[in-house]
Amino acid sequence: MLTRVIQVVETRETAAPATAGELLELVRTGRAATRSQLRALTGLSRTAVTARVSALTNAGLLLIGEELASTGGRPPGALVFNKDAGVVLAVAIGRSRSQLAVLDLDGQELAADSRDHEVGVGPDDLLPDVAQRLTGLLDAAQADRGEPPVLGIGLSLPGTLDSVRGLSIGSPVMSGWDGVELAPYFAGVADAPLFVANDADVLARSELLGGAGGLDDVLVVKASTGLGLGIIADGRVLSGHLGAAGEIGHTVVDAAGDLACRCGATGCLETIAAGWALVTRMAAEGDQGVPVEHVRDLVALALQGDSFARGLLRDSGRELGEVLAVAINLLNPAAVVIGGDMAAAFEFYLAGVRESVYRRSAPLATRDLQFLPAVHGDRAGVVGCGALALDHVLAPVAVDARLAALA
Amino acid sequence: MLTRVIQVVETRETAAPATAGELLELVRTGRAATRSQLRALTGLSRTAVTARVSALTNAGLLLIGEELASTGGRPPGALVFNKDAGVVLAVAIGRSRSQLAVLDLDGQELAADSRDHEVGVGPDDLLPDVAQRLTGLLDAAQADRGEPPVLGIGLSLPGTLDSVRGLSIGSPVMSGWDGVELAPYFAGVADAPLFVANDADVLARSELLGGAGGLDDVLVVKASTGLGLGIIADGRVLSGHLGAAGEIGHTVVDAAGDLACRCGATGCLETIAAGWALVTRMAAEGDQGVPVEHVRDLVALALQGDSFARGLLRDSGRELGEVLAVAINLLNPAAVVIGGDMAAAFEFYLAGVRESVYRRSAPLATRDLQFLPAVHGDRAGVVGCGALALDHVLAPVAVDARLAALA
DNA sequence: CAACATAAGTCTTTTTCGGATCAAAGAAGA
DNA sequence: TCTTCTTTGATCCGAAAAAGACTTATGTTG
Repeated sequence: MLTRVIQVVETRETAAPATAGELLELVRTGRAATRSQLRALTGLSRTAVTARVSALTNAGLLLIGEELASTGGRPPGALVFNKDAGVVLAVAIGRSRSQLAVLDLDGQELAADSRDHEVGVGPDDLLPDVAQRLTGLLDAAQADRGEPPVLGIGLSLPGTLDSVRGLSIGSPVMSGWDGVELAPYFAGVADAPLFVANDADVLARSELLGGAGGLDDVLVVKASTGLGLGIIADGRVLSGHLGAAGEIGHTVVDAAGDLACRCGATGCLETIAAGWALVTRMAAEGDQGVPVEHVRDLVALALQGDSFARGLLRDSGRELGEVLAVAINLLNPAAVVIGGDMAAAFEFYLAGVRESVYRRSAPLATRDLQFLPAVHGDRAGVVGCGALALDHVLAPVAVDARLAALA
Repeated sequence: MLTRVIQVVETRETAAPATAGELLELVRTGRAATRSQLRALTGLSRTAVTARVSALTNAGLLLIGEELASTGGRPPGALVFNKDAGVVLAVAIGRSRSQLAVLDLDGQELAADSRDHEVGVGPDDLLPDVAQRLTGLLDAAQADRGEPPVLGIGLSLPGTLDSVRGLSIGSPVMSGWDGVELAPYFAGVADAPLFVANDADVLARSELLGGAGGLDDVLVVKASTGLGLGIIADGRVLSGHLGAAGEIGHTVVDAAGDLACRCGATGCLETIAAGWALVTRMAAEGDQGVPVEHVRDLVALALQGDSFARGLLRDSGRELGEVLAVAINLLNPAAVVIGGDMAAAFEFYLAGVRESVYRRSAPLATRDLQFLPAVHGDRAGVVGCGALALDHVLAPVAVDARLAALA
């Protein structure tokens, strides 16, 4: 008799044969580049693989590229994902800026646009304009590439969103947006599904395409005007019961005393660590000669050597680290990624974060823990929105549905 | 043109046809009780459903029960999961106690055994005895039910475990256990796979079978001699990068000052909120006439009206709540379940937890938030270990593999 | 009691799959 | 250089599986 530990290294979650959509995913993620590799990975017969690959090539999603190097016999024809089989639209809406982009199916920007708007603008004032700009970008991007269809639209907003109904349900920063259905505004742009997510979640998704690519458990900090956290656990972006997961900015911390927060409460972490709070302190206590209106100004000063600005960033990192340490003990991530405007001064900010995290976290939770800067910088919003849409429209189920509709 | 929000209400994750294992899951979880319901849920043809159901009945996993009430035509034959098609073994090892059980496939105890052991006993001293007791329990349970096969063994330990290799990798409480492969000890008991998990994770799994059954996002607190947390997010138990998720007991908190913790560090949450710390304080400051050696003694005193004990429990809840508040903001659970020995004094403990949580958490994260007592009490360990094994051996993949092996 | 509705077994047709066979294209060795 | 071997990919065919039609069983409803 032998008792064994089951090695849960199944490549597939189910015993059912792999579908065409799953094969596309294997090619798309680089795990397979030839039909034979697909056979080996899925256990499907050559006939079955051929049939599915044909369906995918007929639909234009897969291309047979040039021959690869032989491994001792006839060289295989390369399977390449056709990143031009469609496009997705990305709409990253911030407090004072909206960034738009048209992306190919690899997540590469084909056209992009960014525009500042006044703080507090409502959806009825902003979104028609956004839709119009989006149509313009789309026309420009489609013109010289054979009009690839729009497969999906990804949109991000600060605050808590209901991803099923496609609306904001609690955003202290975007007044007038709560409860407003967003999909109708994009009806004229394209006949494509709209996917919405929180700005921090979207940042996390952009990092899954970037620095934290291979990791399954990651915390992605968005340290900008506000503070947010995107949580990747077991390779999935967590949203929580009401979609409010990652809302660490409004945790009450002792160090904040009874400082008033922009959310209406007092003592929130944001009052001492968020970008808006640092800007306020800088304006009150810093060098009065230099106007600081946005965290980006403060970060620029820090990079130029302003020691007060550097101190503020380090303090902010330290305060965030106090809360982050709990998150690290709780979730045991493989990496913490720092993004948002403050990440431009990564070293200064991280120094503060590290201080608190290593002091407060359990040794095992910080063993192997990496701290990484976000890789997409200013473009993280649109890249993440694109990733959000791509994750949905290129998911095996969606691809299979697409093939079924074609036939 | 119409832009729509995709309603992600897919019953299935894939477009591939449902396998027999998936059908069994639908029956087992009560979502289907007749072949027609399986047809409706899966989209499979009647022939396909019949074939899979036959395979399951032939394997003994499914039974055709008596006829159900007609819905206007011929009454359907009920499909019932055969909970006696096998058994699983549960081994919950604690610091000072090991609980064993034989469970049917519904998670019902058929035989159980609990024995105290000295603190600090090593695996070589404890496990052979455990294996022997387990064999005895198994013989007794199998005798009068036609010798159902052992499908799996679930084992829990305090600390951090490597579930792939099946060993402890960091348990300050169980010295001598780290790095010791556990499966070999059970080779003589049954030819079945061993699944290992942390005691808090196992508690969380037991609650998924109980009070938190329908919920997808739950925090399960284990407040006993030590402090632990099991995290259920999107219906899955999170374990983190190294398996250390939920280790909140050794978060450094200011209120703990530089009190020495049993883990070797200072200032851990456990030093002011764990059962062992309360017992120490009770012994030093409480009524000297009553010997308090274990949290259970302290809880018993609280329930009898001892105000010092009640105060300690409430204080402990308050301290835990400080950290729990961050966890709640972070993960936005639908419910927090309180388990472990202290949960026997649920009301006193919860009062403290509530105080901190409501003071520190963001309003949206605590909207709808329920606090529930763990339902399995003293039996949570073995129930959870059983659930751990059942989750694996009754998973669709495993069932499909079983059917394939049979044929 | 007849008409109808639902369930489930049986049979036939269609689809899909896997293996065999064969052709293509290069590598390895004589 | 030529032959043999290996790998890839296309085609064909038989086996298996699934879907649909038909039939039988057993209730409810009027």
